[in-house]
Amino acid sequence: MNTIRSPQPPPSLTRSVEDYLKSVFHLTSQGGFATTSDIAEMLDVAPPSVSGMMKRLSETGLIEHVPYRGVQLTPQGRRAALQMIRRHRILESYLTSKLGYDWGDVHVEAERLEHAVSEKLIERMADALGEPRYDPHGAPIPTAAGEIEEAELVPLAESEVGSSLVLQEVGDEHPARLHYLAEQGLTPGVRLTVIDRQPFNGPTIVRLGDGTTRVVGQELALLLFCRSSDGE
Amino acid sequence: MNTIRSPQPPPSLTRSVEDYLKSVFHLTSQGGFATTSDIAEMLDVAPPSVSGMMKRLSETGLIEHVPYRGVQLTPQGRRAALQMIRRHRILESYLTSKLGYDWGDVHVEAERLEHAVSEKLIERMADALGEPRYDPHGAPIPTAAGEIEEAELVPLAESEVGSSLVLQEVGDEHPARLHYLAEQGLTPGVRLTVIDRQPFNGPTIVRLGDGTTRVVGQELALLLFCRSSDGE
DNA sequence: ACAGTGCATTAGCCTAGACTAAATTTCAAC
DNA sequence: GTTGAAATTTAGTCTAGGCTAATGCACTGT
Ligand SMILES: [Mn+2]
Ligand SMILES: [Mn+2]
Ligand SMILES: [Mn+2]
Ligand SMILES: [Mn+2]
Repeated sequence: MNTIRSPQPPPSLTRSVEDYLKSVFHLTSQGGFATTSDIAEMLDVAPPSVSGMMKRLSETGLIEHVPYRGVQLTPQGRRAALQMIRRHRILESYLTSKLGYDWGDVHVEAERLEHAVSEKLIERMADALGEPRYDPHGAPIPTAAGEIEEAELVPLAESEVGSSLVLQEVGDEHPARLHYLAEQGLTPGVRLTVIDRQPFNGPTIVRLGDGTTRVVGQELALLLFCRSSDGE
Repeated sequence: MNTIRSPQPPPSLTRSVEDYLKSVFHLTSQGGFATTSDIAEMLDVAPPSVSGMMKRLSETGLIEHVPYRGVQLTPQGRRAALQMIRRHRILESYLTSKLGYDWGDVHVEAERLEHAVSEKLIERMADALGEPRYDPHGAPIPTAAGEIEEAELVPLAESEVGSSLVLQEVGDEHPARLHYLAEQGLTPGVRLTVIDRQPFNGPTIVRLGDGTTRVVGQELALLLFCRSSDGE
């Protein structure tokens, strides 16, 4: 018979699949492959679970798997990943702006909600917020069409002593660290000058826009992604 | 060793379990048992799936199962069910009030979100709304402590001809019906007088507060839950 | 060239939660 | 009381997505 199929109703991805796709996206954002063990660590599952999932995902055409090398997203997988990232970041923005959430608490909430919200709800939230371009941690929000801004950012921990920077984006997964950073005034948009750095993975010392200084240990300085502001 | 266990971290119910508990709650709200086939129909699963789940739920102490008779919620199951119903109804209220959702569309959205939101998010939404007591369909919202208002309502289809009623609550699961009812001005709070009813499951004729009349077919009249307003 | 090591994969098992088909129980009707 | 229909449960199967233990591959160093 070989009946012509009507345009398949989108099979709706599971929560697990959606989180795997996001992980692959993040791990390949600098190009290259995402490895089994990196994905396993990011999602806190055992490596064989990843192998199993990668097999299923490549059968459904969401990723390309090169055995023993790693995986990359197909265009279809990338679209799905960017959609999830848009959901996540719009949710974080909405919770922060409209429901008084602390920026340290939104990530964990968004991590669950992103799998349950409809496209329609996300667009209503985006609309209520005025189509925000960045989430509360400074990460760019993909458009509904699946475009995302790519910036070259350097972690403060790896910045050049003497450079003038703008803090652009902060790693969003650690509530306690975020809480502390906010107290220190280290939030996206702040200007800073790198005064010094201690050796042996020591702290970075910065001067803020208001003239005060901060001593930032390496662990935190690795979470602070900056762009150069020399030309400004 | 027999170590003393600290107060078990709540095992966090699955989406399925949460929906089964809600079904049992609704089916037993008039007392008695929820039957396997009623639950199966309400959740659109096969009866053996229900039997299987009922077994698991009675093992975890959420329901009491009398074989071949049906099930009832334990106090623990009832608490969990009421918590889900609170979440569902707060979500419906929030989507309607704050994000411009049509009252016909909120149910399906809430049906998914109720399993993903945290207690904290629900309470923030409730707070933003001013602790609403009824959802957009007129259903009472349980308190955070697990209290729910119980009213004796009669479906318009079974009301007495000649009586004066207030439309209190409308079945919330059918977007198209809800859309139509809103057009007809048949929304919670409206006063109506039952003028007549045609025989053989025919329509009920009502006069609204503004003097206009409506002819309501039985299928819809079964969704309109009213309380008497004779004394007012 | 080859041994060793570390990562990746396979093999095999488990649970939740669906399903269908078969067996069992209940209950109403005779 | 027996019988038959309807509801319920059991038996057996399936998929998704985890896990551990065992095996296989690839690169590094000699
Ligand atoms: Mn986040
Ligand atoms: Mn997630
Ligand atoms: Mn509802
Ligand atoms: Mn639900």
